[in-house]
Amino acid sequence: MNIDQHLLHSFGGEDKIYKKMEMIFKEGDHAQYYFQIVKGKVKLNNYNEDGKEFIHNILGKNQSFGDPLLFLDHAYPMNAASLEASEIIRLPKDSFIEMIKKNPDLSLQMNACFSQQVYYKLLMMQSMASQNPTLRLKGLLDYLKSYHDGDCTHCFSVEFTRQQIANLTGLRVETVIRTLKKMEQEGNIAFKDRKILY
DNA sequence: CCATTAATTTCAT
DNA sequence: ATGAAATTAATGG
Repeated sequence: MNIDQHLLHSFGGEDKIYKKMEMIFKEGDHAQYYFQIVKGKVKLNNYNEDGKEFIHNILGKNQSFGDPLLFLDHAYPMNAASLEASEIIRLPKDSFIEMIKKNPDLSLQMNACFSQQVYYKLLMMQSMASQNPTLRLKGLLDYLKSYHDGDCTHCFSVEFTRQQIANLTGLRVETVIRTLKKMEQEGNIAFKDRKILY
C-alpha cells in the first residue's frame, strides 16, 4: 500500500526516524499504527524454536507493513525491524480508520493491495513447500519480481544478501550459494558483481 | 590501514 | 548432501 504522504500527515501521521536494526514492533504487540516507509528498509520476521530467523518479507520505500492487523483484533504474529536507518510515517489506528472513511477510494485500493498480497503469498507458499532448493529460490525470485515493474529478463537485480535470501527461503546460506551457482550455469539467472539478475 | 560484515570454500558428518 | 567452521573478499571508517 502506498498512501499520499500529505494525506497521511493531514490525518495526524508523524515522521519517525529509526536507527539501523531498531525494533518497530514485536510479536505479541497490539497494532496501534499504520506504518509506511518513506526511506530505508524494514524486515518482518520470526525466530523459530532454536533461534533461527525466518524473514517473511523485506519492504522498502513507499511500502506499508502490518496493515492487515489494523482490521483485526489480534496481536502481531511477527516482528518488524529496520534493516538500515529509516524514515517511517506512523499514523494512529483511529486516525487511519477516519482517513479511510473520508476517502472511500482508499478502501478500494487497499482491497487491491491485499488481494495482490494474498495471491503472491499463496504462490510463495507453494514454492516454499517444495524440498527442492531451486524451486524455493525460483519462487522467491518470482515473488520479488512481482513487486518490480519492468519485465525484461535478467535485469531485475536482487539487493539482498545471501544470508537474507537464506532466511527468506528457510534454506542454509551454503545451500543458497550452491543452488544459485547451479541456476546460473543452467541459465536461469545471471550475476552482476555478486548480485542476482533475474 | 584496520575492523566489521558478507561471500565462498573447506572439511567433517 | 548438509552445515559448521575456516578462509577470503568487500565495505566502511
